Amino acid sequence: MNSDDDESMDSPETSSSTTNSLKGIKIFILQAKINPEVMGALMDDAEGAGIKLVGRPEDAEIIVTEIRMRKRLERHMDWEVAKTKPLVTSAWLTSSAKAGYPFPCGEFAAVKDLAGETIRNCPDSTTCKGCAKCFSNSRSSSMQLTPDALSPPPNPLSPPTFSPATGVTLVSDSLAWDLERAKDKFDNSSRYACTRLCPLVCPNQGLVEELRVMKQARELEGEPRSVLAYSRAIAAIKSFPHRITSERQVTDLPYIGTKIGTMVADYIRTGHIPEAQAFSTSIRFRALKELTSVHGIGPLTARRLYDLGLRNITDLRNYYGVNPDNDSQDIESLTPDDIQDGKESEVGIKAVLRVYDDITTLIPRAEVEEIARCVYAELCVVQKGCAYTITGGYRRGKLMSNDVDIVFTHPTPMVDRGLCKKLVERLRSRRMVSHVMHLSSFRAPSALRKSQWDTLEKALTVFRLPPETKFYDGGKRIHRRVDLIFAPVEVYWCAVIGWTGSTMFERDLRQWTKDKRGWKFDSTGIVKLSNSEPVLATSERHVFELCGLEWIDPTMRNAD
DNA sequence: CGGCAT
DNA sequence: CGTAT
DNA sequence: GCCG
Repeated sequence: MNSDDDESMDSPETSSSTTNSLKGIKIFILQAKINPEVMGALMDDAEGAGIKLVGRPEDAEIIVTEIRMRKRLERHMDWEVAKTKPLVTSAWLTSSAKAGYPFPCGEFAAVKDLAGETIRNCPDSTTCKGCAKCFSNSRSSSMQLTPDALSPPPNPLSPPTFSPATGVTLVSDSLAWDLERAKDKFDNSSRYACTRLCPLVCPNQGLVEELRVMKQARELEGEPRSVLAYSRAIAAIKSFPHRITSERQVTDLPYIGTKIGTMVADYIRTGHIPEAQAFSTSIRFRALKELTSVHGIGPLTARRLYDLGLRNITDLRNYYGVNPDNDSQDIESLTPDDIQDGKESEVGIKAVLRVYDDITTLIPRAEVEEIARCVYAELCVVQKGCAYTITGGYRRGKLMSNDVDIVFTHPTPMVDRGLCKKLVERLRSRRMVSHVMHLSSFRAPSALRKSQWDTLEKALTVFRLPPETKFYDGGKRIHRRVDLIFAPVEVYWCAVIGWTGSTMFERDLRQWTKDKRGWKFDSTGIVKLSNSEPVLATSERHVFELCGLEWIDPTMRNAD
C-alpha cells in the first residue's frame, strides 16, 4: 500500500481545538440575491457567533454569497479576488453559527467554478481535516423511525430487522477519517469502492472537484465509458486519506492511469487541470450543464436544445412557454397515461420549469427530517405499522440535500400491496404532493410473492410541507423533490442500501456481489445467479455479512 | 480487446 | 433516453 | 479511461 504517506498529513489535531471557533473570523456577505430580511438574519447569526463582518471582499477570510454562476458573481466582485477566497453559501454561515464552529467550506462551495479554490483557501479549521470533528457533534444520528419508537410492540419482525441500533453513528472522531487505524480492515487501493471508506469531503477535494468537471464534460458529450473511468478515479482519490503532494503517492491507487495521472500531476504543480479549466469556462459546457439541471433533460436533449440556440433556463422557459411559479400555485399532476403517451418529457419539463428555482434550492437536514415525519404521519393514516428510513445523501451525512428519499415497508406481506399509490393519493388530497413525476406500478399483479421482482413501488414526486409547519422561505412553501419507495419487508434492507448510495458505492457493491458471491444485487433484492434463489437478509449489517463485506457506515459511502 | 451496476 | 442510488 |  502507500508507503509514502508520512509527509502529507499535516498534524490534523494540533490546530483544531484552538482554531475551531468562529470568533474573529472575518467574513464578507455579498448582498446580491439576498433579500433584506434574510440579510438581517445572517448578520444576526454572524454577530451572535462572534464573526466579524467586513465591508469589502478583499478584507474577508470567507465570502458568503447566494450567487452560483461565475458571470453573475463577476458583476459584483473582482474575479481575481474571488479566486483567493473561499466562497460559501449562506447555509455555511447559518449552520456554522448554530454549531458554534466553522463547517468545512468544501461542502458549501457557492460557485462550482471556484470549488477548488474555496477548499484550498479555507482557514485551517474549515478544511476537511477538521471534518471529523465538525461532523461528530453536529448532526442528528437518528435516521430511522421504527414501529418500536412510535407505537408499542408487538413487532412482527425479528429484532435486528427494525432495531433502532441500525441508526447511523455519524463519523465519530475515532472511526472518522483515520484510515491509519482502519488499514487492517480497509484497503484504500482496493478495486471496489464498497470495501473502502469514502468520506463526504476528502483531503484532496480540490482535485476531486476538477476531476468532476472532466467527468461532467464527458457526460454532457455522451462518453459513458470515460465517465465511468473518471467516476472510479474520483472514488479512489476520495478514499485516499492524505493530501497528495507528489505523483508517486497516487501510482498505487487504482484507476489512475496515464491520462488521469497526468491530470493529477498538473493539479499538484499548478492547482488546476488545464482541460477542466477549459471546460469550466467554455460556453457550451456551461450551457449544457444548465440545461441538464432540469429534471427530464439529459445530455442528448440538452445537446439538441443547444443546437437550437438555447443556452439557459430563461431560454428554456421561453421555448416551452412557461413562466416561473411565483405564487406557489399547484402544478397540474401527470396521469400515468401522460407517461405512457410519451408526453411525459414535455409535460414534465414544463411542470418542473415552473418550480425550477424551488427544486434547485438545497434542503437542510432539519427540513428533510420534517418532510419525512410529515409523510410518515400520512402513511400511518393509510396503513398502520409501517417503518421507514430516510436514505440518499441525507443518510450519507450531507448537510444539504437535493431531494428527499424515503424507503418504506410494512412487516406483513400482502398488506403492503398498492401502498405507495395509496400514500401518494393521500398526500395529493392533502395538497402536499403537487406533482407526480413517476409512479411505478405492479408489473404482474396476479403473481404470487415467490420472487420479489414484481413488488417494488416507487413514486417520484414534487412535495410541499403543509402550511402549518415552520419551514418557509419568505412566507412561501418551497417545492421539494421527494422520492417515495415502497419495499416488501423481505427486501427492505436491500432497498435501504440501494437507495443510500452513493452511485459508485452501489455499482461496486453489485460488481463485488457478482464477482465474489455469484449473486445479483439490486434494490429489489439479492438472487443467486445460478438458480435465481433469493438471498434474504434481516438487517443492513446482515446484507454486508452475506456479501462478505466489512460494515461501512453510510457516511463513509460517499464515493461519488 | 472485452468489460464496465441495475 | 432519462430517472434513481 | 482503465484494467485484467
